[in-house]
Amino acid sequence: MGRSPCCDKNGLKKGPWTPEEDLRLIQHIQIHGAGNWRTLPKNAGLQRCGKSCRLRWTNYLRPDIKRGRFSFEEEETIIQLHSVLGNKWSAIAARLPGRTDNEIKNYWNTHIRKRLLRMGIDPVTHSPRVDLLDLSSILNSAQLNLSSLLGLQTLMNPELLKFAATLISSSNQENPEILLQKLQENQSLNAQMQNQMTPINLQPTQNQFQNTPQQVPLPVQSQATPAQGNMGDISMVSTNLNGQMCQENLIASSASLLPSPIYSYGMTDNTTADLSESSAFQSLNDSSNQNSQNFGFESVLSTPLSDERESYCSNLMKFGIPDCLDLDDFM
DNA sequence: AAACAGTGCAACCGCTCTGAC
DNA sequence: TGTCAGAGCGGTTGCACTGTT
Repeated sequence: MGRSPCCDKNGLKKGPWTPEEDLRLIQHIQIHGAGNWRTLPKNAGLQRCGKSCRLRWTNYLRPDIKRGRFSFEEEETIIQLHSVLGNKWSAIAARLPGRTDNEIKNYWNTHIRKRLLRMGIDPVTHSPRVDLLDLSSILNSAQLNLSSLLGLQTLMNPELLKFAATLISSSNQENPEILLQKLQENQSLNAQMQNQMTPINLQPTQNQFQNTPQQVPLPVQSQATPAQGNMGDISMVSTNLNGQMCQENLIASSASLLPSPIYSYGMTDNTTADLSESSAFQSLNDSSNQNSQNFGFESVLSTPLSDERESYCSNLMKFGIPDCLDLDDFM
């Protein structure tokens, strides 16, 4: 508190580290171990302050550091953890092996944060920014269908919506650790739900998610999302054809109305392309064609491949209004 | 081809917090 | 209880790279 910084002395070097400095630091730590940073520079023959040495070691030279681009799974994990932990970069980094808090922070500020803002999502609360939504375009694009709306209403589970609302509010107020615990508790439940999801089976086959080694293309944290649990609930209540249509729309709509865990759907554009061609979704598309214009997963998922992650996220976050939703009734 | 603007990232700064002594 | 070192965080800077004009 009020302590002068360790590196305000003159004569200490700043700026980028040279390979020679890196080598000296690495060799010294290999022999003496990390720690005692105040005396380390002198002992290692470095014209650096201890803090600079510590940062250089922890953020760059540590042997377990993973360099290079963040993978899709890593980015997804960061978003989810940030929604729970906030700007606790070290806590997030602790759950991302090989990544440092500084690296994650930089990546968040330069990539994810901007992307969320472009998508109309508040990067702090992870909630859609309603003030940025273009309601008029949404209303104009919606087609009215009262009978379908009735079908949708039968799908709406009040308890489910209540739970979602609770999560949304609690995510902004509760202790992050408690929320994290809740997410973890939901993990097993969600796995069960995914297995039970019929007839619309959202569980992909191995070759549908070629980018990820897991059958379920989500990192562990991704599965532990209440939103996914909700989607599982929603997807299991429908039985009739019309219901199926509304069901997929509802899933997409629910995704867009829920906070951060919705990112956990884990679909790259590669995967979405495969999904749209899969038999399960094909049947849905066929059925929807019988009734009205195509809406649902195909419209939600089929996007250009310019930026795979952004397009995937932005599509999930689009406030798609199902054809079966009669907006006039809400006006 | 050159100038300029935008972007990404490593590194730093200043501060607070925590735990050991 | 006070001091100190280390850790952590938010914000910022400087530079290299890339895209645009």
